[in-house]
This record gives sequence, C-alpha cells and structure tokens, in this order.
Amino acid sequence: MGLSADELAAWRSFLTAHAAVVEVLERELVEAHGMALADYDVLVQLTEADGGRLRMSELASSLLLSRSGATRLVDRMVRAGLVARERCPDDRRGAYAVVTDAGRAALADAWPTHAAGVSRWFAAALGPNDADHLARVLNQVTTRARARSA
Amino acid sequence: MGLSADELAAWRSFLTAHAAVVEVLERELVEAHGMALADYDVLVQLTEADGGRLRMSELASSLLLSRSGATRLVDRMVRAGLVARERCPDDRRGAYAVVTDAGRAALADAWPTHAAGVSRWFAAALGPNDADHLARVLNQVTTRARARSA
DNA sequence: ATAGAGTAATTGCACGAGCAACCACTTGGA
DNA sequence: TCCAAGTGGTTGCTCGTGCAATTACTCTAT
Repeated sequence: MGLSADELAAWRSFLTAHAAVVEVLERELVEAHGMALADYDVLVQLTEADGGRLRMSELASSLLLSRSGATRLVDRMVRAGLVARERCPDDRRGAYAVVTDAGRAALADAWPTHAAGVSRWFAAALGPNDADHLARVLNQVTTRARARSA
Repeated sequence: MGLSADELAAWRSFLTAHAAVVEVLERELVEAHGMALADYDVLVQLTEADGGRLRMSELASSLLLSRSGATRLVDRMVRAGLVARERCPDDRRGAYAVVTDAGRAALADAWPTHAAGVSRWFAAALGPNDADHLARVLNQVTTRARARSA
C-alpha cells in the first residue's frame, strides 16, 4: 500500500523508458521501411501463428488492441497487400487474417532493423542476468494486473 | 546487434507489462475520480513545479507530449477548472499553466488511489532491491534512446 | 425444431494526438 | 534602428483508437 520513493522512481523510469524506446523504434521502422510498429506487430503475430493466420479476436488480444482497432488495422494492411482476409469455414461469423507473401517479405525486410533497434536501445543497457530477471519480474507484474482486470 | 531469445522475451514482457498496468491504473482513476491519467500527470507536474506553474513547452516535454497536445490538454483542464492560464510577464509570447485550488484538491483526492494502484500492480511484484536496480537500468535505457533522438 | 442468449466481426461516432502552417513576439547582426 | 532568423504557443487537418450499437451467426435448453 505504502509506495516508497524508490518504487515511485522505478515506476517513473519505467514510463519514460517505455516512451523513449517505443518512439525511437517507431521512427527507425518508418524511416527505413515506411512501416508502423503496429503493422510490424501484426506481421510478427501472424507469421508466428499456425498457417500464418489468426482469428481477428485472437489477433486483437495478442496485439493488446480492441477488436474494432484490429478490424481497421487489418483493413489498412489488406489495402497495402500485406495481409488477406479469409472466411472461417467452420464458424461462418469468423474471419482469419492471413499474411500474404508480400507481408512475409516485408517482415523479412524489416525485422533486422527492428531487432537491431531493440538490441541497441533496450537490451544493450541490460547486464548479463538482467534480461532473464527483468522478464520474470515483469511477467509477474502483468499477471497481477491482468487478474485485476478479469 | 544480435538479439538473444532472453532479450527479446524481456522486451516483450516490458511491452505487455506496460500496457497491462497503464490500463488498470487508468481505469481505476477514471472509476474512482472521473479523471484521466493524462490529467493526473498534468496536476502532478504542476504541483511539483515552483509556484505550481510551468511554461507550456516545459509541461509538454515533461508529459512526453507534443506542444499542440499540451495546448489542448490544458484547454480541457481549464474548462474543468483544474488549471488556469497566465501570460508570462517577461516574454509576451509565453504562457504558464497554473494549478488552481480545485486542481490541488482533485490531486489530493486522486493520488491515494493512484499510489495504491502503482504499489499494488507494479511495485508489489518487485523484490527488495529490484526497485532501485530497475530504476537504474531503465534510466540507462532512456538516456541511450534519448541520445539517438537528439 | 426453435426461441433466446451469447459470440465474432464490423461500423458509426467522438475523441485525443501529432504534424505542419501560422501568428506573435524576441533576439542577434548589419 | 531595423531586418532576418528563431522561438513559444495555438489552430487546421488528418489519422488511429475505443465504445457502443449492429449484423450475422452459433449454441443451449426446452
């Protein structure tokens, strides 16, 4: 309950670090590939998924986005040719978003930029055991916060 | 340059933890006080500043917001009576945003909620030395990323 | 078999944010 | 002194997002 000065400082560092890194990564990706971070995330999620496809709702939740947000993001990417929609055969309400070949190519193009960015602007500041430790702590944070939301 | 699996996992944890916690804190603040996180941040920045006032640009940069974003955020808060504008006497282009008494009262009202939230959903997952360590690491991250932007 | 509840996705609407253009003012140099 | 360049702040425009309502469909219980 009582929030110590250290804890508050850590929280503020957390917020500013997030903002600073996301801003740099976004700009790098836009400059080098004309691609927004949101698009990149969609391509990653889809290519990591079975058959390069995900139901719209699954996509939305893995993107930490509302369902309507996902709808429109996919709309834009369909227009750009990076993604296609497919109707779901066993549930006719449903729709899949599927990566196209162009989408896979764009991701293959972009990910070295992004990985280098994450490495340089985030991971490089971490000590040898920090990555592992940080992931553990932050997964705890997520789990607790999610529990509250449910 | 090479991004290890651990480092990538840490990065993803970082993103999801940020999203999860900010979402909970925002909702708690809105539910309990009808106040957005953005408003809360303005009040904190202003009350921490000398004379409860800050130049618009200073406010914008401490909020990690564009200048136009700050202008409109302050507009809304002026309408709500939480903040007032004052012309700057020695630079007639300039303007101050100043917390009003109502603003101070609203902050006094809201901060226990927010502090409890940060404590419960963020700090509680941290071990005894984690806060300090985390702050140090993340400040490093911010410094490096900012250097790139400059 | 069918009504009613629930779910997947989309769409209407309103809002918050950034960029670029703008106005008002200050500052530095000729 | 006066002009050009720069700075502080606001405004016009456009875009991305969430919420709530809507449509289409599925599932459950009767």
